[in-house]
Amino acid sequence: MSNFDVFFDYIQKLSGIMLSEDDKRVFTAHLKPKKLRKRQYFLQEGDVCKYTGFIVKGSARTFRVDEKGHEHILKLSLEDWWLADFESYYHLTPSRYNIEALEDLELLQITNAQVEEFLSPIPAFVAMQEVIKQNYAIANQNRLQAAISYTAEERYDDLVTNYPQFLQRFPLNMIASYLGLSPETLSRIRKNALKS
Amino acid sequence: MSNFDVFFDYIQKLSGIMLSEDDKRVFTAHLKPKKLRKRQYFLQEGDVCKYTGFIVKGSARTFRVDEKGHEHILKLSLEDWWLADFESYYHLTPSRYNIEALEDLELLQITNAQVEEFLSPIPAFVAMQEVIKQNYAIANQNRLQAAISYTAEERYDDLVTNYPQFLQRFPLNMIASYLGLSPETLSRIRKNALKS
DNA sequence: AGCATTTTCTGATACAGGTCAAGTCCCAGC
DNA sequence: GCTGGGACTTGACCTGTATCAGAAAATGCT
Repeated sequence: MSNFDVFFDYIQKLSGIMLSEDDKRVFTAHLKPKKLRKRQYFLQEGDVCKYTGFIVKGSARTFRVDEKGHEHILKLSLEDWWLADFESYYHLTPSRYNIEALEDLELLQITNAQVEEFLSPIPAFVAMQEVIKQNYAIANQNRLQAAISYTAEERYDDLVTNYPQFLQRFPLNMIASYLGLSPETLSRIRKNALKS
Repeated sequence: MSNFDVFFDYIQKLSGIMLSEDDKRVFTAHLKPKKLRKRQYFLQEGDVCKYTGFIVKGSARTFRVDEKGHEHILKLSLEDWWLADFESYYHLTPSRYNIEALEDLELLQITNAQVEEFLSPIPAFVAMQEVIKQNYAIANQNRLQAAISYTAEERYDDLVTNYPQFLQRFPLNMIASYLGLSPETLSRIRKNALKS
């Protein structure tokens, strides 16, 4: 199955709308396949995030570097997600984040201008965007709630329940940063979890 | 200025699209004015959030009660915001949150079904929804980032900078809960801030 | 005005999680 | 097959924030 077929499947499933051959041709014409090797950057701090990229294969992390030089991972992304700093993408402001490939990445990427011009007439695409924004807002709300009111252990349990794939695909120090913990604390939580 | 005029102003400003007299009639017909006294609930845990309410006047808090009976405020809302648990509203699932009026509230409320049927044909409304979802997702992302990587003091400074109105309108124990802090810690942070 | 309630502040103490340092394991590259 | 570096763990210690208790100040109610 080609990269575009993966995408067509995804959008049809998410929007509940089938794509015509014409629709598919529009996508094929404007979504630009792009490969990134592990450790390459999709976005660097200070740059404007001009593209969103649909992840066909691979994984990435979105992180910020604080004044003390410590990295904080805001987002971990896998197949079937869109890669971007949406604040920078929609507002065209310089991003505070870096987005780095953690495994070799295959993307289909596009600019917001192209989306407006070519993709917005496609109902399935508009519906997909709706669903994505909704889900993203809800997911962030849930993580926020966890961050302000759960203990470190509860947050980890949550991750195990809701995103078990993360443990397969990402090293523990990345998971720790994603949860807002030091790697040492996560290591201890996991040791305790084994006992019970 | 009537409650509807406040709303018309808001939607025209946010969407960048003027409303026709016909559009206005549609809103007037379907947005239901509703008043809540201080301490009344807009939504209770376990119920489905059937309505979104546009806040014309007043304020509210969205909070969760944990197993130990402690309250955690996820959201503080003022004029010109929409009141709802969007997860429950869009998915029609029972909410984990309570929404309570902190001051007497004047709302214009509507169900999702009515939105789909009557408001979705109005371009300004669709554009407004877009902007709101985007802003909400971005705001949550920023708060999330602050929660996992900032100290208590940095989070408070952030609030002072970005939402100074909150300090005028909400008591400090609510602000503390919103920041994920105990009231005592917030009190100490404020005391320290005075010195420097 | 006077009383009750809520909000805010202060001090003492406890604990979750961070930091630093060292050690083990494991895999990638020569 | 060796080796160097990253990933993960463990232990000792430290710090920020929570918790508990009580006092003071502000607010609301009759």
